[in-house]
Amino acid sequence: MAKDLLLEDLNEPQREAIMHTGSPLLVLAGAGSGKTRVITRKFAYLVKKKKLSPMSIFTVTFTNRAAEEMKHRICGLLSMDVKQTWIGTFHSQCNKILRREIKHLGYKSDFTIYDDEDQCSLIRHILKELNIYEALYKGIASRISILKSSLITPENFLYQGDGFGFDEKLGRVYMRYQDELKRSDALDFDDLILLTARLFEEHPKICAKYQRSFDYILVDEFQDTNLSQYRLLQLMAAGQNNICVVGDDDQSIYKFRGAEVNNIRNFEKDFPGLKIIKLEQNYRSTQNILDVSGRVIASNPNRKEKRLWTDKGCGDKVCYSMLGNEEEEAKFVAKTIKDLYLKGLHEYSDVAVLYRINLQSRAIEDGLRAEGIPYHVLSGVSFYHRKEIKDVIAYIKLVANTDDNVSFRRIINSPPRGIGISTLAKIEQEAKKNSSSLYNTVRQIVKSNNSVLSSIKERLASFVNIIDLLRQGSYKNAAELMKAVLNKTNYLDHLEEERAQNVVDLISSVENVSVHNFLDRTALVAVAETDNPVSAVSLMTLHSAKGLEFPAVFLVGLEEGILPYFKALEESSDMEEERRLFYVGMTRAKERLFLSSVMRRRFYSKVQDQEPSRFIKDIPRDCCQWIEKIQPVHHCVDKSKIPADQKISLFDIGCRVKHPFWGIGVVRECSGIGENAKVTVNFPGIGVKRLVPSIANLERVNI
DNA sequence: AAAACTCCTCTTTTT
DNA sequence: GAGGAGTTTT
Repeated sequence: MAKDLLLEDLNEPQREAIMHTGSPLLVLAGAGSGKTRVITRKFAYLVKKKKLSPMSIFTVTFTNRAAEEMKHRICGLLSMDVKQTWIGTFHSQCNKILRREIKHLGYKSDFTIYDDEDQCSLIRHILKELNIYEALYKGIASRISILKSSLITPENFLYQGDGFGFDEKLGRVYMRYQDELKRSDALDFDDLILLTARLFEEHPKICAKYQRSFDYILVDEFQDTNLSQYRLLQLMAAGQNNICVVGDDDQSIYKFRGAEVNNIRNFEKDFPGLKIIKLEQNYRSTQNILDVSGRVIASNPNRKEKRLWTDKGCGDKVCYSMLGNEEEEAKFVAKTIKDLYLKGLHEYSDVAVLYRINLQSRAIEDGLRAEGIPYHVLSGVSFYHRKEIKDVIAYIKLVANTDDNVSFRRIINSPPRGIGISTLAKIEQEAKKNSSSLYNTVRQIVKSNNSVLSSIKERLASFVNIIDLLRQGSYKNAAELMKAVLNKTNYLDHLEEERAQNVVDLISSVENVSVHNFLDRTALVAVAETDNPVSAVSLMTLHSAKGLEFPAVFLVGLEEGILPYFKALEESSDMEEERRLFYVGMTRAKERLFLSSVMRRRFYSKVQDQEPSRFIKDIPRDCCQWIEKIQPVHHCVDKSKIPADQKISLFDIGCRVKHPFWGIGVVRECSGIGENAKVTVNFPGIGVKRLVPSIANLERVNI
């Protein structure tokens, strides 16, 4: 009976996808078509029916969130402990392999992992040294990252490049960058994938070992894979070809960081005997939402066509509104959300407001705040990226690996100990001369009798002393090491209270984590947003909305220049991605979808006239409620115009009241005062009632 | 080492 | 128009 449960509540293509084995499989899973369900059930099916060991199924996802969900669901299906399984992100899986095998590539197995910020600071350092305009570091970092994820080595790049101008400089920086990483025994995120692929390529025996130990490979969000990830999958799957990838080319929105949609097309060529299954039944949205989004995405060329359908019915029409400017748009969004809430149609947590760029959240936040609507913004600086947290982590990293020059530079004068740029420059110079790490160089300087001022020598000695002492200790967990760091450095003394509290929080969160696990985790796992308050509207970019769903979705700023973003206007492949972004946004909605654009918007410092997004033209009008307001409409009640007797009435129009019998309703009208006061209340599902508050036991419900 | 000043940039982002 | 970073000033 358990085996039947595995295949229950599935439609035909889903069942087929789960049961297909024996040749490579590509599952084209439309938005909301139950792809996670397919992957998790397939995992369980392989274990229960095909008798594969859970440890022999290599399952890769793109984000930690997805990996955790898979583990959780598979754990439930198989009622087993998933700790030992190979379910994880590309990066964490590769990390796991490399910690065991990287010695074959000439790295130490306790290599350090550099995150973006470390990567950037290393690149800046190199630019400074090579006398290249430093402000370019961000662009250069992303170019290098894309080169790496496309399997182009510095040598290759220098060889194939034109050898002039910017490319030549980029090539030199890239070369130096890889060199410095190696010297620091550090890998960046791209290296984790790249070096695993190289390991398998250069060491066929090791490759064969892993091929043998994995009976099946499952890949989630396949449209987001880059070339190096694709290569890795090819290497791992070679021979057995027991691989199943799940993805949706229409939801590929990460080209800018190297994702290669063509992997879906090439898959057919590279994996002969490929079986393709389309999942087209949508379990998320109403037909109107599917019709609108489906028509918009249909205009993209070269897509694997899917026709999403649902048995949910039409639902509400999609609403498109044109507002005067971004304040009005925000006000419209806030009023509409309030209305949905007051009518009891949605909780605040049902609602998401999505936008193209983070900048847009400002106006929306102001609008929601004015209306007293609780919200949270998903974005930006995660806990681990705060300066004080990264400083403490840098100490731990340096203690774990004294070759880590990036961490050294970060903390050599933090907290301030009078070691300035000129001293650091001397150290850098000396280190280069001896091709030694910065830390070891300092250690030499302290010991030797060279021409360094004794006062400076003292300061350096105290730093060396701290690190060496920390290295000698043994620590049960990361928290102990951190406490020792704070103890020896007095780091907290220089911090404002809030920042100090952050550090204290960090320490208490790692009391049961070993130092090694902690370092892996901080690098590879962005911590989940801590505050997810009671019931609040979610604000986020279209990119971060991918993979989520909400009963009601607002998509704002649908204008030329915003969506599509003005930088994507030239390249047709960029424009296609903007369209997919719009598509991803719309398909997050389950029941209600509100689109809006404005006629004038202030963008950076200037105010611009805006055109509605070209994507709006593709929307079928019959699924849509079209509101083009030329005149700004004042929804809000101007308090000064309300007659005096209404002003003092018990209830404001729109406020929520609770009736002992009919439940919660929305106040439509108020009249009279005191004993004569009357209110008209709409109770959803019951109807409009006229009540006398002094008799009816009405209770005001605060929002 | 903090404060004041100028300059620059200004998608999207997970690992 | 604002926030970040680097530089100069105190």
